[in-house]
Amino acid sequence: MPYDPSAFPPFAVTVDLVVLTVRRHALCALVVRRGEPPYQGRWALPGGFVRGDEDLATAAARELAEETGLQAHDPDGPVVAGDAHLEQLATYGDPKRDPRMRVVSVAHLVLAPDLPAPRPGGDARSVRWAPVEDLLDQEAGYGRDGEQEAPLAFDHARILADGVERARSKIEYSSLATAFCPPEFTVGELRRVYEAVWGVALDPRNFHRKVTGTPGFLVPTGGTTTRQGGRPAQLFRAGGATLLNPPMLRPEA
Amino acid sequence: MPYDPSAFPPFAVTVDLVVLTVRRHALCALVVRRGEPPYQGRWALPGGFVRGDEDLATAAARELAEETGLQAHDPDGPVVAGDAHLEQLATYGDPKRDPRMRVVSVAHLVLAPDLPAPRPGGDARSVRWAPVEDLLDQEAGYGRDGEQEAPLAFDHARILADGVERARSKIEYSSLATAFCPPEFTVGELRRVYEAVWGVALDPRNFHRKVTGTPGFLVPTGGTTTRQGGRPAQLFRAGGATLLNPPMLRPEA
DNA sequence: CCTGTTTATCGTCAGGCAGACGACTATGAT
DNA sequence: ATCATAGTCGTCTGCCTGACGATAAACAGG
Repeated sequence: MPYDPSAFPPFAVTVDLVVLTVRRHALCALVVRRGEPPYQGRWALPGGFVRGDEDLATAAARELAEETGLQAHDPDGPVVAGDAHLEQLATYGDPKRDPRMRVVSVAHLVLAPDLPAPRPGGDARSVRWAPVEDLLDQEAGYGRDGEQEAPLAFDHARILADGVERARSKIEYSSLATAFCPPEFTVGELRRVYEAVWGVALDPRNFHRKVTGTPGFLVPTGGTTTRQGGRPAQLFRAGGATLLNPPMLRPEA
Repeated sequence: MPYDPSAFPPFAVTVDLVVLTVRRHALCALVVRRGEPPYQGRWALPGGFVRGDEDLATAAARELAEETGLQAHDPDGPVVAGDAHLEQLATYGDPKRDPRMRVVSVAHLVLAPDLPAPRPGGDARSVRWAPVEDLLDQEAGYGRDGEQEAPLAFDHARILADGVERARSKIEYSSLATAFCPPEFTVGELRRVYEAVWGVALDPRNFHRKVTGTPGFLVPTGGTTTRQGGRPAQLFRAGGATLLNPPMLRPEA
């Protein structure tokens, strides 16, 4: 098997980002408006080319920083409270997925706390958070500003769906839901993350028992807050545990 | 962001295969001996270049057939008993992972029933099943034929480790363990699959209760067999269920 | 100040599932 | 016949979960 450059076809390699957060009780994804063909004017996932000397995770983190200013963990690096979680999602390489050329895209999944507002990155494309429900609903009607929602560009609806499903299943058996929370958070805020990501209502009492009873999941900071109204709630930080055992199963039905 | 070909670096894209099976109570992976530098003479995962007009999964299935003659499911296609399961694992793109050029490899995971014997593929490289324990053990001593085991070529030890971990966790909450079994199998054979993949001993009685009590996991064929010795055991086929709820948690410790 | 609303937190109870393990069954080997 | 091997059915106990009652601590409005 000679590695003669003429023996294999050249590919372009990109990273695409599924950046998820929870805003106003809804799971939202970051999308950018395309400024040029193909799919001009349509929404797409942020992303870009991998540079010649750059690792895939590095490229994803760079694109993330360029688009949002977010710092991401290196996937194998230390977990820093408040930083975004980044992991590789999957790779999409259908020969026809980009009409112009053969592009293989390594999608990455980012889970971020609610951000003040996405600041457009280096270039002037518009950027916004959109509820994933709207983005994935084919029939979907109209956006908040009355504008018709067209499906995402390229195969990005599929990529987004895969990312959402990964997030939904991963918070079951890991402590990743805390990546959607600010550095300090209450049990109720964490519960609202689960409710938004899964789209279900959870019993506050059973949820409280479960998460506070799982060793290493939450560590109390000692402080309290009333930012959610009602009785003051204890503040917690994410504990060291990454795997929940037993897992936090989502209700069936 | 112009898609001018000079604006991005060209990559070679390959697929690498982590092909796992259970032989003689041990989880084994398919490895091929490299016939040329770099890593000449070392064992490596099977794989090859993705063709210019070929999807990633198609390329993986083609390489699998070339190396082993195995038919694999299309990842989204129907499940056929006895065929191998194929799914995308992860993508590896460290700039230095191949000393010759920039290669991005999309690794795939294949779970196959025990095969008669690997028949070398189109080319004359030697192919064999090796216990993953031997392949991953850095310290590892000597192979069956007294030959010193060197680490796998490239970053294949890492890829193999990721594939094994995926298989270990995936049989917990899916019915994928049946992919390691022949079309018809007994509860005991399925249990030995779990024991080999997890490297633990399971209680035959509790295991039997669990798997026969999970709806859709196993369907009895009516036949029995004594190929394992002892009392005749009922034969089953894999049922339609793909997700096990509740999951089959592996013992901790 | 009192009352209603909201959110947090603790407790109770019944059902289900899993681990530990006893008992019995049906084959082949000696 | 006896043993060894594997399979299958039960029992019991403890843990976890879902359903839900009750109390606590804040705020808003009269």
